[in-house]
Amino acid sequence: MVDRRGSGNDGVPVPPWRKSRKPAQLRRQLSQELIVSTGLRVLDAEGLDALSMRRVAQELDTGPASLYAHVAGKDELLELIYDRVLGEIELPERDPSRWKEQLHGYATEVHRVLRAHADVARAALATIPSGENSLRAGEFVFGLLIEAGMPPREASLAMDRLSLYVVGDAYEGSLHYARMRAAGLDQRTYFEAFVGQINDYYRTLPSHRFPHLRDYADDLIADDGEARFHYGLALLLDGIEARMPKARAD
Amino acid sequence: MVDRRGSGNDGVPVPPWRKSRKPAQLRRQLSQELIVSTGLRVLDAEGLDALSMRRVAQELDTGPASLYAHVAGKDELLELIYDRVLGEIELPERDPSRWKEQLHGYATEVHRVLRAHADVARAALATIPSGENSLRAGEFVFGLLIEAGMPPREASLAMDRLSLYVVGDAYEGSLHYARMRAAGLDQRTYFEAFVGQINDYYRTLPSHRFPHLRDYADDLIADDGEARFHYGLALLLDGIEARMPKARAD
DNA sequence: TTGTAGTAACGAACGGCGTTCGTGTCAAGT
DNA sequence: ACTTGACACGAACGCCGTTCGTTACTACAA
Repeated sequence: MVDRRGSGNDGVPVPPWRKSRKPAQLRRQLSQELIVSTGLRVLDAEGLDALSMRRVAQELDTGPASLYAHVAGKDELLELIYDRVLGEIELPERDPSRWKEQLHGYATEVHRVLRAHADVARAALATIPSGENSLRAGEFVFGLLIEAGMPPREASLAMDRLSLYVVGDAYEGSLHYARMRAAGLDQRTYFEAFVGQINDYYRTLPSHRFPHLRDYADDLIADDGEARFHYGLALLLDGIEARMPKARAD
Repeated sequence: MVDRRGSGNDGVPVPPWRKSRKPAQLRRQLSQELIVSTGLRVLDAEGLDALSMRRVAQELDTGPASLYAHVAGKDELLELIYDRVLGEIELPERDPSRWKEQLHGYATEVHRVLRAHADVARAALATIPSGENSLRAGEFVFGLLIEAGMPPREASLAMDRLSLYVVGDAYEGSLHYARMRAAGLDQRTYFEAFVGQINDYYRTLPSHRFPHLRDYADDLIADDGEARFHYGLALLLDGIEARMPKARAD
């Protein structure tokens, strides 16, 4: 079913001049599926800055215009990639009695997945969940809070803030990652150079104006991204817990 | 007019990673000062997407190449604009006994200023404070936490998370603002269209898979950006308070 | 079998972008 | 008056997202 040229097998042979007129090429069969997964591949391999319509098209041996039949534009492509990445998270069975533990696990998992895929987080900000996997995640968090006894309106606030925090932190991380990549350094070298510079710089601050920043420079750079993320997450979850109606033992 | 740059060398030392120097005079009228304020003007008037080196140069009746004598590149320009915007915040006298109230006021103030200047928030993420005003703000928050009795290492975590939250929220807001602008709508129309669409969409979700999102769609969209910001801020501050060593009355 | 309508693929181009290079220009130092 | 060298700047490089108009193919009607 691939013989696109001579349908009549017993007919005349294909005239050579027709063949040479156009270099016989079979059309590629593009699809949204293919475009999204190619985009994700580029994103993982080279970062968001390298993800362009042209780059994806090139990867598929075609021109950028060909993509627009399957994808509305770069923004939509990013959203599709984001939802696909969210598909990688695994959600446990909801257990409202362990809501805090489960939310902690969920946030950590989303954070992990976002970090694993370079800077897909940028696509997540200001995007209301509308894809299959985003909705699944939303239902998980929201349902958990409600079943744990939180009033719906407050539960939606809590969900919103929690996801802003996770995505925001991942995004910030991805910005650092992009700089690291741009400088051509590996993670360790970049981190040390970066942190070292900050430390040195803060130590040169005039101590009459910035005594605390200066004197505690070491503490300012003591914790890495992972520790910072978990500290902030704990702050938020504790805050939510303090607002959660107490469970009655009856 | 507060001169934050020239005259008094009481200012902060130049961070070593800044590549641009040239403390020089200008032949015609170009200067870093002028470039930064022109950039801010463009940013306010037309948004971050419209802020390009070319656009700023055009505003100054010159070519883009002329800017590079005073500014290392677009990134540095953004950082300089960001620091200038931070100069608009007013800080009270520190009073550790009212640390929570003062932090709340500070965060609200920064948020307000960031929102007032369209999307300068994007420049703030992943930028370690190195400008005059960023440092002033950092010293305020950090000093407040330390004077209130928090251990330095934890205080730096808290400061970091707090500023990530404020900037992250402002950034998300600016993304919405950019879309609104792109769609050519005013704030009210955009908001209603946006919110209405979400509500409608969530109501069409299959209730056996997304019961909570579907049934409480109204609650999901009930609060606006301001309310969401303050809810999250309260969560963080409560979390910090729970970790603050109790003041001893002795 | 032939004709035809629809659509995916795509080459080319438009109007942007950040940045660099080489050259012009002119104020200040000698 | 001459030299110097920092600044200004036109031009260009190599990207970008997106659109236009044309081809090449498929599916289906006659």
